[in-house]
Amino acid sequence: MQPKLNRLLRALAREGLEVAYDGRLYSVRLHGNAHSPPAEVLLPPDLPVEGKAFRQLAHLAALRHPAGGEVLRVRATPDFHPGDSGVAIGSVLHTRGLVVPGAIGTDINCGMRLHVADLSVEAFQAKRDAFVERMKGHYFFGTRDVAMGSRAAEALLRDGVQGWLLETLERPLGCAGQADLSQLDAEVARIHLGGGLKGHPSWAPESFTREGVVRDAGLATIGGGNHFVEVQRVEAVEDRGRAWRWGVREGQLAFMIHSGSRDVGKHVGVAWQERARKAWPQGTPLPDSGILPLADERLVSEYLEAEATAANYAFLNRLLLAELLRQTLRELFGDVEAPLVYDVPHNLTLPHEGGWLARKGACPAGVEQPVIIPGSMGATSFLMVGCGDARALESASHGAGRARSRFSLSRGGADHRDSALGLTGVDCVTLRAERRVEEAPAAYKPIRPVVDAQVEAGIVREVARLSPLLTFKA
DNA sequence: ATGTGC
Repeated sequence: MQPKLNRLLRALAREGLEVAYDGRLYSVRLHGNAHSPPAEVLLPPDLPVEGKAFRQLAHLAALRHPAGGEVLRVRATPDFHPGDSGVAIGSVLHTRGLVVPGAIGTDINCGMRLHVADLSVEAFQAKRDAFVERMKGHYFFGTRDVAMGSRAAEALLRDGVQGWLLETLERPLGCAGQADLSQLDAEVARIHLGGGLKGHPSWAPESFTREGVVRDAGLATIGGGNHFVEVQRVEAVEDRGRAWRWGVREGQLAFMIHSGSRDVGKHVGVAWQERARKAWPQGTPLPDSGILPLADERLVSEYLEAEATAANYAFLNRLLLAELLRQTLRELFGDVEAPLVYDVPHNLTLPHEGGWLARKGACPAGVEQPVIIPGSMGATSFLMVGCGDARALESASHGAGRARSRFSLSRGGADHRDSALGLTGVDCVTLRAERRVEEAPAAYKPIRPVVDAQVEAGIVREVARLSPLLTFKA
């Protein structure tokens, strides 16, 4: 056990948390909750963890609904940290007969997308400024008011990327030039779940379901917080065979996209956390953890359909962010290919062993599945492959995890010099100067120990490392 | 997380 962590865990034990360490994993459980499973977490050495995150984890495992259903297991990723719906980010929740809207929250189908291109760093940097100007136009000023047919919008919300493709006869919104729809179609196989779940337009904001043309779809926008679009270099390849099969080679340029379902996810997430509160049985006190499950069979399936609707939107949002980038590359560099490596959600509820698995900021890591773990700004990102570790609930971390809050950096008397924030040498393009500070390297924990711990535990293996060249932040 | 909201 680590001394600092040891002190924290002793303090938690005094306030009623049962804490154990089996030489590999830490586990926590609310005192007197022997009926519920302990929540397990893998922690790298010397990584700061907040007590609040442990408390949230223990409460999640202790969750019950008077009408039935059960929590089968709770596991947290090594980068877990407190979340504001009462569920820690990095929580993986396996349930049967109940689901928890707050275990996903509002950032539904937040996820990662990775492309590679056979273009040298030198060739790219020679046209860096022109590239930045065009991408700023697309990402920061471009696509918000671009119209989308309501048939395409409905097909998207119902069936995801595949449905949208069938209804998209012309070029996708806002994209300069023609998109290669047959290429997009072929790439659907490299999107987790084929880029579509069974959704329904009625769960989307009303502006989407109105007859006629959707003028304000908000697609192809990065979003805030830790979301970004980054140009990278494939720095090192560890697993040559697998990298080759995935089209990844050392020295290539890479494009990594971290974004989600924007306003649609917020719309669904807020509505369903409220609905769970209203559906809580009368006469039973609301749990003070603030974590509210749904147990009614019909409400469960309605929630999952609503979540799927937002998820479908997020899949297309990432696809279009990539498409704008790919088309800008073609404009500047000629006929350069930038094939999709993989697109994977890390904030989604999916079926699992006859129940449900809610990953809140955790990347699926089933056997042979591509796992994309982004570093924070300025840091290395990782392309990994899942090992299907059952004890980890087939899940890996989705980043390094926040070390300091946005507030503590934006105010709180922080040292705002680039050197103190770790921003020296970081090329970050943003319209809001405060983003650079809030998301600066100093705001995050180091990624390497988080990745190493998961490799040692047999959760993932390294395929390639990617180093940042240029980051876009909204 | 949220074309954040104070």
